[in-house]
Amino acid sequence: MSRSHHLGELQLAIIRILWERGEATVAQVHQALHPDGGRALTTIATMLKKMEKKGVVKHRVDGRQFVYAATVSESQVKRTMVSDLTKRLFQGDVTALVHHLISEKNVDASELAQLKRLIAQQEKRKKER
Amino acid sequence: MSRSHHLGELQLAIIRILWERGEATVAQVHQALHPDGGRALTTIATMLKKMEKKGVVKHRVDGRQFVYAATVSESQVKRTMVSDLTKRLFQGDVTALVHHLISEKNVDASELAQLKRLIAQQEKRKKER
DNA sequence: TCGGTGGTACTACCTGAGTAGTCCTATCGC
DNA sequence: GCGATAGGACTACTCAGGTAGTACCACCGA
Repeated sequence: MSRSHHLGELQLAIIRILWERGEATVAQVHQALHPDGGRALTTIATMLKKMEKKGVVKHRVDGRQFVYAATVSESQVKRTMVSDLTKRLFQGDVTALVHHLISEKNVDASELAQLKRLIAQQEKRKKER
Repeated sequence: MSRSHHLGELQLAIIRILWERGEATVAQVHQALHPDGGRALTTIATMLKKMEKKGVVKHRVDGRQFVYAATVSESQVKRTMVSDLTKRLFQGDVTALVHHLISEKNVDASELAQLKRLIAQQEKRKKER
């Protein structure tokens, strides 16, 4: 189990809303995503249905509407997608990814400092175990 | 220009071979990918053709075979794909990605040390500029 | 009871990745 | 010169993401 939860752009946007709110109806998701009415409501409904079939969301019935909720956690999805990319692009070498990130992208000084703090923290946690 | 070079699993595997060798014929790519003949040769040929249409590879004719070469660099592809994911999953926040990486994945002590070195290096480079 | 309305179900279409069979042709060995 | 063969061209199909029109149904108000 724990399928590779690979989500597309829209699916991610949708599930993010479900994560934020806990649960939401089709209309609420649509509203949150496109207050200006960019996409059709049915598009969201269809997507939600496809996502349910895939097992990343579920719904319960409230009156005549469906209230959707995510069945996978944010960190679960992030973990599988990030590790997917790491595998694809860096043969699973996390260090290589980080190296790429801080050398190719513009990470400013304060961010670097923050990363150092992060690493120090992690080292401590490691030692304590 | 600089299209979003989004490559799938197989496309990535193929272009990786081209990066390694500089250039290669369809047969060579197929051989390198499936010494045991897993995929059909035509699959590789088709893929290469699609990739050429997309602009990530080009070919020259040598006798009666096509010799393919990548037109985009490895770091270019990595950059766009990584930044894509960062945007999708972390709203473009690189620090958040790194944080996720070192806390969710098991990064061992020596890797942490290496990352620290990487950051120090980067800080120095930054200062020198 | 009948029509409007809100909301889901169904269906269909496009695009791109992946997969591969078949066709066509140029060249090589005899 | 001719048939075998290698290798690209063409075509087609499946699957998933994304998009949306239309159908259908339950319920509410007149």
